[in-house]
Parts: sequence; C-alpha cells; structure tokens
Amino acid sequence: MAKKQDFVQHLTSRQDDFAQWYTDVILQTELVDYAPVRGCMVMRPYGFALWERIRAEYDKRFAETGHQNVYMPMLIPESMLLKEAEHVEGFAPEVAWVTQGGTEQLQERLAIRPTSETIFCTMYSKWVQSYRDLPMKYNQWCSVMRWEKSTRPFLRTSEFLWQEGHTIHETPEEAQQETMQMLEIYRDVAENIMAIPMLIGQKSDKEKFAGARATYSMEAMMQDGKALQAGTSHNFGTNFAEAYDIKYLSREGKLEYVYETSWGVSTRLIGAIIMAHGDDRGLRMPPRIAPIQVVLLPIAFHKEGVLEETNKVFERLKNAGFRIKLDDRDTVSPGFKFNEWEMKGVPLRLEMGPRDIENHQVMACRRDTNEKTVLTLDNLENEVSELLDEIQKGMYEQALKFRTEHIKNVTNMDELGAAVTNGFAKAMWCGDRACEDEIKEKFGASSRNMPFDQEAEAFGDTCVCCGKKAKKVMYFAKAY
RNA sequence: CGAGGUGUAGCGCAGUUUGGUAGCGCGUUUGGUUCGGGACCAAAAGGUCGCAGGUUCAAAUCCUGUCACCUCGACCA
Repeated sequence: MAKKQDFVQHLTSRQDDFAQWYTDVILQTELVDYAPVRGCMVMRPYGFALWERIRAEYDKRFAETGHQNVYMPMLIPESMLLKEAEHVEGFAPEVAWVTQGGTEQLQERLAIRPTSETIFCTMYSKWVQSYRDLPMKYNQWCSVMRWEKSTRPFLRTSEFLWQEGHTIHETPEEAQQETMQMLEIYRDVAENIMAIPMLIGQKSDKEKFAGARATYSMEAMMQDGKALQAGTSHNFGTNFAEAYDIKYLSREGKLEYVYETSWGVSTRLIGAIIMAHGDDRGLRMPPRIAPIQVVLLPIAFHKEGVLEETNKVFERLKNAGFRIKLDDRDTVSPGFKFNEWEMKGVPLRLEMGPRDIENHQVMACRRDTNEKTVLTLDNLENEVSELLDEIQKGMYEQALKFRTEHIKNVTNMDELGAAVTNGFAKAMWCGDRACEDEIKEKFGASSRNMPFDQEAEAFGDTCVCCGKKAKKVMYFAKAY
C-alpha cells in the first residue's frame, strides 16, 4: 500500500469483521461521533440530515392520516410512572433518575422518560370527557433515555431520537385499525423510500411491549444475517386506560374506558440503512432517502470553461429538484473525491471535464453498481431522474434477494441452529414460552414475529422445538 | 454485573520488559507544481504521556489507587 494513501483509512471488510466495518463506516463518513457520556452519540450534519429525511417522510404520512404533533415534558414523576405494573417492571431497570434540582434534594424523584405512555395517559385522562373528543391521535418527535448496559451507535444508545405516536379510540376495532395502519406506514416508507424489505407480523407474548395487549413489528435482515427490529406498533386495549383512569361518556351515556395504541420508529432506522445496503467501500444510500442524491465534480477545472459549464449543470439539476452537491474543492484530487463520495454513499456521481464539455455530455457513475454511462446535456434532467429510479429499484431488489436467500424453512432444532448463524429461520411453533427460551438458550436466537397470513405461510403442524402441535408460523433470528 | 484489553499530538501507533526528560505515519498550516480513480516537493505548527498519590538525583516507563473507553458475555420493545 502506498504511503501517500494512508491518510484516508481503509474500511475493514464486512467479511473480516462486520461489527468493525460498521464502526469504521459510521465514524469515517461522519454520520456520528462518540459523546463524552458513555452510550450517547453525537449526530453530525450528514447523519442528522439523514434523520431529517426519514422524519420528513414519516411526518408527512402521519399528518395525512390525521395525526397531530405535540410535545410532552422529558421528566416524569415516579408516582406517575408506577401506575401500570407490567410497564414499570419492563422499564424500571433502565430508567435514569433526576434526584436533585440545583442544590435541593427533590421530594419525589423524576424519571427521564424512557417512553411517554405514562405522561400521555395522564394528560388524556384530563382531556377526554365525551365520545365527541375521540379519537385523539397525537405524535411527538423527541429523544428518550434508557440506561442500556451495552450500546452501539444508532442500534442501541442511551439517548436516542424517535417518534412516539399515542392514540385513543372509542372501540377496539378502531384501535386495532390504527395499530395496523401505522405498521403499514412504517413498512411503506422502509421499503419504498429506504429500500429495505421488511417482515411484518405479531410479536410473541414474551417479546411484546411491557403493558401492551398486542405488539406488531417490522423486522429487517442485516447483511450479517441478524435481525433488526425497525419499528413497532402496539395495541394496548384498555390496559393503560384502566391504570390511568382514561374514561369518557359514551353515546349511550355510560362511562367507558378508551382503547389506546402507541407506535414508534427511531434513529435505529439509520443503522438499518447502513447494514442493509453498505458495501466494502462504505455507505450506499437509496436515492429517495439520500441527503445528497447527486454529487457533481468538475474535472481539471483550472482549464478554460470547466467551472462555468459545471455550474450551469448544477443550477439546472438543482432547479429540477434534485438534492445535489457541487464539489468544487481545489484542495483534493478527483480520485480522492471519488472515493470520499463513494464512502458517503451518494447514489450518483456526475463528472464534467474538458472532454465532456467538448462533446456536450457528462459522465455518470452509479454507486450501487459502479457502472459508468454518458449522459447527454440536452436530456440531462430526465436521464438523471431515470438513473436514480433504477438505483432505487435495484437496491431494493438486491436487498430482497439477499433476504430471500437467507431465510430457511426449518423443521428441527439442528436446522434452526444452522439457519440463524447467517440468516432467519422460519419455523412452526407451539406458542409456548418454554420453547422460545430454549431456542434462545441454545442458539442465542429470539422469536421475531409471526406473519399475518398464517394459513398461507404454514408448512407443517409440529413445533420445531418440542414436537407438540404447532399453532403458529414464527421467524427466529439473532437480533440487534 | 462477569472475563479480557486499551489510554502517549486531531487520528492511528511506537517507546514501558532494562527509569535519563518524547518519536513515527497520516491529517493540519504556508508556498509552489498538479488535477479523467485516494497527487508531489519544501517549510512549519501541534504533547500537563487518562487522573491522583508514592518510590527515585531523575518516571510515559517502577508501585498503589482511581477514572474512562473498547471487545465478548449476561441484560435489553
């Protein structure tokens, strides 16, 4: 390796050490940096821009489906947190507490929210009087804190950014419809914008949210074959309503409990994009979510006319609505820029040098396939648009192909153990917690979710673990 | 919380065994030549050696304590 190249570190290959590759990528592409407090991360401009893109896509859809944004306080009194027993038990081990204000010891300690069910419930019980007030469909974009024992940037951090939707309804049917609608919105954006195929389905009792009647998730496969729970949607029934006394006067003039849902996605989605699409040269951003879709490089721009012509192209594409970056730094060579923007995952690179200007064209290079093509200036906007669409489609198909090849239908424990070393196992399961525990104990794999169309997905009637009658089709995998 | 590892310039590291007053590569700054796949030459700046004690004429180096981070496990929507 030439000495002069050492100043940009090379990435660890995915095959050598996937975890190290991930760390190399997120630090070198300047998505994040480590914070002074253990388990916290600093989101740098490129990483935060990606989060803002994700947020914009979801926020738009939340609004379209009648949700309103609010902001709840970060501190929750201990007594308020304690009202729903299962919920407390689930979160108590990882709550951070404020015990002192200024120099005064507090009368009652305050939890830094690990999630906001308790405060939403408290406020809803105040705000709801009559069926005319329902439904209430609120969402907030905020950060939460969970004192995790081990952390990885984006995947599990002590503090992380997310949205949490909380809704209350008159009927169980409405609540269930809401729960499903939000899961579908999660899936839609994940698959069609982030190009990551998702498995959607219901969680087992063991894995469901603390305090929920039912939890549904979308699960993605990373390139090391592990699962990432990328979004969850919960139906609480009247569970929290009973604990927090959220009652209203119904159409029949009776006091009734509301039916409640909550649902969330977090900055963990960024981890999903990185680990679903990245390659040994760095990130690969799907065009629809990429903070920068096109990077434009003038080549040999000390030469007559290059900068001027490149600038014209830049203005044209910017005006056409592309998220485009003109890299006219004269301090680094073109080769350096190629590698840097590839590492950052920009889907399309355009180069413009004296030869291109002479021929009335630009050179285009796709990040996903590394293919180079010549685009004519006359039809530039359309050709760029078509290329970006192809990249988006190609990346989804590639991820889907990978996932398909790494899901195995298994009928015994040996097959299950083998399948989860590099992918998901799809198995028939009796529904007992004991079998989940045994699979976790033996292989380190947990149940992920149960597909909705059980009839179509079933492929046997004995449990993969205990051999008793199987009730469900369940995915098992090692998980982040 | 258990096992192991690491703290020396912005980043990556050497130096610690055998104590003698800190070095290499990259990056950064300045000037010049370059520019179609990680450019080259020259000069320069940059360090309380994680922190606190101790031993010694003398500590990055030896001793004691402490803090932080990393990896693996356990834990964990």
